[in-house]
Amino acid sequence: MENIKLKILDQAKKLFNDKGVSNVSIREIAREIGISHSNLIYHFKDKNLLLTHLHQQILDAAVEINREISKEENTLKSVFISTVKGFKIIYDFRFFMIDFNSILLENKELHQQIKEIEAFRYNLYEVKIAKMIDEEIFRNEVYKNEYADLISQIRIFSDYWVSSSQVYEQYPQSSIKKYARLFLCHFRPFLTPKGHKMFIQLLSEFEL
Amino acid sequence: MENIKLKILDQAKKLFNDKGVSNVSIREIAREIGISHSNLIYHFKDKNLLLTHLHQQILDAAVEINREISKEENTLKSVFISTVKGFKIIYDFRFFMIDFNSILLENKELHQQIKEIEAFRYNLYEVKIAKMIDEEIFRNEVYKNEYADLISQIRIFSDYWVSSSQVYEQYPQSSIKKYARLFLCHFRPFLTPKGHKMFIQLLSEFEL
DNA sequence: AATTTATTAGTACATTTGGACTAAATTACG
DNA sequence: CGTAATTTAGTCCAAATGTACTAATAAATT
Repeated sequence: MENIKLKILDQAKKLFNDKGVSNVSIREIAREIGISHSNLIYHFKDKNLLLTHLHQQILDAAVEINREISKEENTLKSVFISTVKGFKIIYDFRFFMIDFNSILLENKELHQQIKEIEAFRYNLYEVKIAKMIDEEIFRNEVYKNEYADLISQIRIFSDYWVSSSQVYEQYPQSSIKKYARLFLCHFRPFLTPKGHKMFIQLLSEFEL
Repeated sequence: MENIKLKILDQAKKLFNDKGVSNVSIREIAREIGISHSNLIYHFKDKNLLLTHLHQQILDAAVEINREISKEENTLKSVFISTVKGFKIIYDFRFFMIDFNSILLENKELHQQIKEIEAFRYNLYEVKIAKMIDEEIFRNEVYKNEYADLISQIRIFSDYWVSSSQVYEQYPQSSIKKYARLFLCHFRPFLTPKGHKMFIQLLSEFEL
């Protein structure tokens, strides 16, 4: 991608993070990087297109994480890695989750895409947990659909921790690790003694 | 409060829920109820004031719930009651949680107030859990601050489940119970056998 | 009844925004 | 070198919004 397009996307991201998507106009983005608004429109015809491209950057980063952890044979550790790295990305693009609903309200294709990604993500956790039950890191379900519930719960946490941190934390940036730990602790009650030992080991390894 | 003010607040709530706070103008609210926009401004000088009043309605409803459950001597049941009733209120005022961050970004006093309420809410859960540990409904902590983590986790869930439901559910209204159940299931791994029996009994009692 | 106060509506204005259109400048390339 | 495509900037327009101001009407008070 040409330099100018990246420059526009970077500035858009910065302004969206600072002021919220709806409070930033095409004109303001253009002004900030010193080009005319018609020029910006030439590259991205509207805000939705900017958002679509920025979302693509998020997806690319997510794919890269999945690629990295596919080499990790320790399943629990792979969850730690993807959490820590994923949470950094979410913070970097926090405007996207903070304005999640209004963005999707105005971009139906993106909304559809998000739903598909969610199904994929659900499946990912399902597989990982099944594997870890097999490895006797996680215990078996004590009631039906217990892990289905867990996955639904952590979906909301991972989607909205960054919004919550903006509201309640004085320095949201420095609380990324705090929320990553809080996320991972969702799994803690389901660990076998063996799994719990690994978990504690990983907590200190990742400095959480 | 006079009829006209309530009418304005009701219409504002409806439009905010439907279109998102930032997509609704003072003029549109006035138009919908057939008064002039200057008239609306006479009653509420800007959108922030509308939001402050609507938030007060939420608080009043929350206080009413707390008053009701204070009579309930079964602690776990009181949690069920406040969850089911509270989730209905959140749905009724869903715009508030969906646009939580942008609302608080533009209303510093409200932001401050929300932080204080959060501290109060944290304390409430702390007390309830301590009581239920005492009643041998909840088990003791197996690691330090385990319940502090739990309370932080459920805070995010209860703040953002309605946002998530708007994104992923076809009929958000009919999924209120689903999310109430999902919320309550956060407590499930921490229940004693006795507590678990009560929990299952309450699930069916509340049709969750 | 007279006067004050509360409520409602109308108008005018400056600003912002997205979008269309044109034209100039730069780059690519045959 | 010259031509076409790409990139950039400037201008104009219509719609929407918040805000201020004025005037009219209704309600309350003395």
